[in-house]
Amino acid sequence: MKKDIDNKLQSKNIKPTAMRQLVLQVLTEQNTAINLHDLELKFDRADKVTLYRTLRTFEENQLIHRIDDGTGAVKYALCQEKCNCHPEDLHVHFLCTKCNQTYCLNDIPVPTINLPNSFSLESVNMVVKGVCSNCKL
Amino acid sequence: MKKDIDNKLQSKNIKPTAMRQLVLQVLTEQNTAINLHDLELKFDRADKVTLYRTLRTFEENQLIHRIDDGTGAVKYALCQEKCNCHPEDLHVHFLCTKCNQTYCLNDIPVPTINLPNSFSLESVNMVVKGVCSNCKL
DNA sequence: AAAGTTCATGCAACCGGATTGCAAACTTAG
DNA sequence: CTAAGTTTGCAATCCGGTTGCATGAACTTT
Ligand SMILES: [Mn+2]
Ligand SMILES: [Mn+2]
Ligand SMILES: [Zn+2]
Ligand SMILES: [Zn+2]
Repeated sequence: MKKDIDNKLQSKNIKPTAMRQLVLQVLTEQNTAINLHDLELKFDRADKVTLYRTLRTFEENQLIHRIDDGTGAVKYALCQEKCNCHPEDLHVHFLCTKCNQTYCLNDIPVPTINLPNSFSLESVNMVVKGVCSNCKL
Repeated sequence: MKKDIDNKLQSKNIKPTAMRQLVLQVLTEQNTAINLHDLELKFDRADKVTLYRTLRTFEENQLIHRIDDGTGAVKYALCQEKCNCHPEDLHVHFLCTKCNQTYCLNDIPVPTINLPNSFSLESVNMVVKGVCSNCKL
């Protein structure tokens, strides 16, 4: 619903322009992460740079998080409600090698690692590759 | 030692050309992963494409493994003796946010993940970011 | 040894994703 | 309304990775 979209933007201190509403709409309907190119395809006529900057704004304001799954193009997905993109909020991502879709495994937290002495931890990127349930059929 | 280099190449079925000897030399002396650009800088006069293809050959023959640490350029490091680049051989990598060096944490295996039902696992990429012991001083 | 085959190298060009510069359009405050 | 700030669109650029092609070295066959 339109109001929800606007509220979400407002709550993250993002001015709800037309473009941003549309992009957030798409991201909300999406259940896998999406990259800039594929986002562009969701619109008949939209400037890639504007989409790029929209995503950047969303990311800066922690509405979405970036996922580098090694496919070459960075993907984005909505953050969870409570997420602050801190190390403890991090979850595992899954890249399907058949359909190339990337899933947020929101309820699988990144396992803790015992780093060697005098290495300190800031964040973790964990991407699991395999075949997703859709492609398993 | 020169002989060791050649033997290593031979053992992986890689013809020991001059270039390959030199590159393997550099990789052996290195204790962090290196990307194509930095490898190029290690030589006064070397063609980037040749280095690129040398790395590719090394990777194909499992002499080295690629590390995508999210810095934009793929890094490479020597494989362990017994490594066959199978899922069970995978280890964690560490990227220092200060010096940008990437370390192979060879004795930290990638933790096992309980994937959702009907997702199958092929491989895992786990990169930990933080500050390395060198930069901690 | 000459000719033929295979593989490695060097150079130029291309590709695709990410990013920047800049001016026009729009929004908001006074 | 006007001025200042923000967002948008278009063109251009950057940068890592990759390919095509011609030359050169090494190895085989006759
Ligand atoms: Mn996610
Ligand atoms: Mn490694
Ligand atoms: Zn799939
Ligand atoms: Zn460091």
